[in-house]
Amino acid sequence: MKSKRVSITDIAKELQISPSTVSRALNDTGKISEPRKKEILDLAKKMGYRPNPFAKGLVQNKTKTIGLLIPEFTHHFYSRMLEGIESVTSKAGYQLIICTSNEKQKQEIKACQTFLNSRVDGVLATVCKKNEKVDHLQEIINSDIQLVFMDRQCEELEASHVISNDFDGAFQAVEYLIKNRYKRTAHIKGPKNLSTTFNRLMGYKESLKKANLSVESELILESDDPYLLKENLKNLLMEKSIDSLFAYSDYLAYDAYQVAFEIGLKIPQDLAIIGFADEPISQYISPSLSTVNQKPFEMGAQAAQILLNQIKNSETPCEYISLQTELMIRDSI
Amino acid sequence: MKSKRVSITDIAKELQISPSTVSRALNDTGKISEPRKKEILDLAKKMGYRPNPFAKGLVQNKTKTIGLLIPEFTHHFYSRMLEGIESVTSKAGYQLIICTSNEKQKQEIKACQTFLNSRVDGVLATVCKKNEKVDHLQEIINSDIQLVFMDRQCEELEASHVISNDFDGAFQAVEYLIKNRYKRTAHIKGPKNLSTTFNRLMGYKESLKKANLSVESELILESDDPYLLKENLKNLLMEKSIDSLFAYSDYLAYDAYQVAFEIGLKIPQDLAIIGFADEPISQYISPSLSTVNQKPFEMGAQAAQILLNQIKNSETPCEYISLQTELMIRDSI
DNA sequence: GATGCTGAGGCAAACGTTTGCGTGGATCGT
DNA sequence: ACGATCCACGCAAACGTTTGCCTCAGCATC
Repeated sequence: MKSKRVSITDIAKELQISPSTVSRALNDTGKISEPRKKEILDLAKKMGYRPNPFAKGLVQNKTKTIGLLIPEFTHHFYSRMLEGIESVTSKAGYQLIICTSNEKQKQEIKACQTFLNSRVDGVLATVCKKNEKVDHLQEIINSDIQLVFMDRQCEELEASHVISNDFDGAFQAVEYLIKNRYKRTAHIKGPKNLSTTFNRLMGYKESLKKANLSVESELILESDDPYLLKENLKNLLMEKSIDSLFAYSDYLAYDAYQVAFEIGLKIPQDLAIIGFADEPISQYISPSLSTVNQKPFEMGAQAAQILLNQIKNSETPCEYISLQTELMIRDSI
Repeated sequence: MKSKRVSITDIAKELQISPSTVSRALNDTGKISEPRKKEILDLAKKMGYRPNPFAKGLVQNKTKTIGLLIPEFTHHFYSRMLEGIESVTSKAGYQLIICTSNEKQKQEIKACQTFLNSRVDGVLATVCKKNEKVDHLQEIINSDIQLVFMDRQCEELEASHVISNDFDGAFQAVEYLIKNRYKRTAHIKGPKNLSTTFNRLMGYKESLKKANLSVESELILESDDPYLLKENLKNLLMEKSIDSLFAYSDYLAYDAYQVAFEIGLKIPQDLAIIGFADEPISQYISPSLSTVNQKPFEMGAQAAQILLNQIKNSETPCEYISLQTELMIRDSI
């Protein structure tokens, strides 16, 4: 079976016709009679012809590949997003080139180089936490490669994005706490520099304001240093000055669980907690964690669809999509 | 910035030399003087030259891409494996083309077509549960594409694999139960047709035999129908005929948790449980689940490395690697 | 019957690289 | 000083496809 690859010219020779005719038949690009076409297609199938993507790419300068840049894959949110992306791109005959940044800018820059080198038609990206510069992403745009951001937006750059409505998700979560007569709600912030961090914080603040509650800066905790976070949280809890907590992520909520258990508090009696992202773990831990579901599959699928549209027609204007979230109430409140 | 792509001939013209010399300089493939080389490299950098992968692929017939076939990504095991793979391939300058089968043979076949069409240099695959035929994988091999299996082996085909030592992992888990004086241990089997299912079952059986305990078929439960599984398990537990359980996977162990809680049993007092895979959830659920860690990162990394070796030299003999597992003892025993 | 039109298909260039072979000049050994 | 060797580089073919232009036969029109 180690037969040589069969090319368009092989078919042409076999049929005593020119390669151009074969090409036209295979691509169904007019200028060919029906019987001829059928004859060619049949033989091509019989000979097991597969188009050579290099030759095609060389002349057409289209790669039918999309670069995917993701911080990491072990969070359910991202792996589910990947599945959404893949469901769209595979149907459209596009391939994915995957690079992970591990939340490091250096790796993100390298990924962008990879995308440029492999001449991808477009890029789907979730930028990493620690981006100070965005030159590498700007270069993607400058090279006429379509770019769509997911989950985290990047205001410095003019590109489409599909994100969660973080503000509203946070707003609803805190509103729910207030409605259930919790009096003082703390917030654990996310990583600096992320749009998601900012928006969820704003949602928290606005929700308090709407209920005529004051926003107290000592109830807003930084999370960049995990040790410091736990210390600060422990102090707040020991003073019994809070009765509820809205965390930037489920993982930060798990940290809060640990601290609460350590000092003998019960969830939700002594402390109600709501997280963000709806990791599958959250259903299994005890008590199960209330959280905000973000629809990562839809996020990936929509971002991919927008990217494909932009690739098809580069004049397509940018789209800015904000997906509604869903509050999942479980046992932690 | 919408400048045209700069090619090797552009550089050659600029320097009044031939394209071949430029090519040799860029690839550092001998036959070139040092000053010339430096001159060319400098100009190439200055002009922002990027090699055209199509032209290169066309003449060399190497794609520097690897196809990755995975059942799904939302299990931590697979996403972690992906990270292991990516860590190796990205260093070697290879790109990944990712396809998911969603455990469906139809999608797996489609993925193989994709791999053949895009002329990948090699394929890393974890086959899906429901493979009755392996023709599509055989075709990969027939087309001279290197193939390495991960996690699940495929005995019908002659190809390298990197798997867990499922037998030993299961053996140790059950041995641990026996040593801790549990008398009757049930086993929940995995999906039919998988090598992992068979090997873990064998490990369970051998461990019992070694301890001079009898293997009772009514203690071995099928898991293909989740409802039936729960019913059967409930019956076993109500009769109090078992005091411990070794499950094919963590997820099946979680099912056992549910059933046990439903009928008011306590873990581990009334029922000790050990799972398999060490999903991160298992640390967080309560009581935390003892399980068998499989080192998915290493599995991916090693499989990728073997594949790269085989691509480099297609005469490399097949390798069969079985990674040692690690028993993680937590609170469920 | 000369002219124009149309549809089917061929010709050849082009895409950007690599690479075997050839060549001229320099260097070496004797 | 002369042939052998070697080095640095050029030439041109090759990889498989697409595509603009050309050709030619058949047909309709006047």
